[in-house]
Amino acid sequence: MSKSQLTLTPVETAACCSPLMREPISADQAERLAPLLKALADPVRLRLVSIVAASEGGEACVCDLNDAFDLSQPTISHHLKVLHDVGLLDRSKRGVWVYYAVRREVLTDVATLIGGNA
Amino acid sequence: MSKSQLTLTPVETAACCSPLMREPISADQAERLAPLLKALADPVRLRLVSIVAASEGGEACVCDLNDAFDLSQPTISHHLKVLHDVGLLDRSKRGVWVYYAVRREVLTDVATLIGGNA
DNA sequence: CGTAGATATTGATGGTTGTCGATATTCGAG
DNA sequence: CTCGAATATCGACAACCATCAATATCTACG
Repeated sequence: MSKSQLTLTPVETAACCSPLMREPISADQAERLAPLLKALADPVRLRLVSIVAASEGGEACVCDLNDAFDLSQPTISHHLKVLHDVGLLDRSKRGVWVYYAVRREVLTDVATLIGGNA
Repeated sequence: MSKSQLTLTPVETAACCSPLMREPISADQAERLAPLLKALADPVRLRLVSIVAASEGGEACVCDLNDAFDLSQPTISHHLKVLHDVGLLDRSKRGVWVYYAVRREVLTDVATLIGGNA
């Protein structure tokens, strides 16, 4: 099951609609979900997540990510930090290189909360 | 099917994972998806969407929404406009009152793109 | 018509964010 | 140990955003 902190109860995941559509979410839940959406709500970060998720082995080296964009290296590093800080990306250093991997459960939890399986 | 502009192809919707996780999304697709996520990436707007979606008849009067928050009326009006401009909320005026309704297809499309049915 | 209530718009303000160049850090190679 | 390459951090700046008070707009009702 999910390891994220969005607290999907069994009742919620089994219901017909997403929690968000079934009953008003609490202010607390909104405060917890919003930062994740904020982290995703940027074209560059969306593509970063997508590139990493679609990579062989589910992870990608920062060196490759830098080449995929027409942005400075610090900017990419910044976006990766935002995604990492919010728990969407795992980070692992191997030698001089850093690899990021998408935490799929977090992503699917967000999706389920927003409009899941409806 | 969906009437939103996110262009989910049949291939994508039928696949095992969300498009975002299966292959790198295009810059164009990212630019189209990001504004929707941005609109949702605010605690107040998340609750607004949730309250409206969970209301009887799938719509809610602005007068009720104002009471649900500890914010000024213009602020609520602003958030509703953001959600409406991005196509997440439908707006219908009936007499002096204005009712907003959630466009569920848009919401579920976003969810499917992000991490749908995985 | 004119007034009252519901909603939207405007203008201002403090806070946040995306981006960059410069610099720091970290690590393997020699 | 030193050098070079990979990544992160810092400081700055312009653009954007959430919020409010004040005001405008719209509509039903006398």
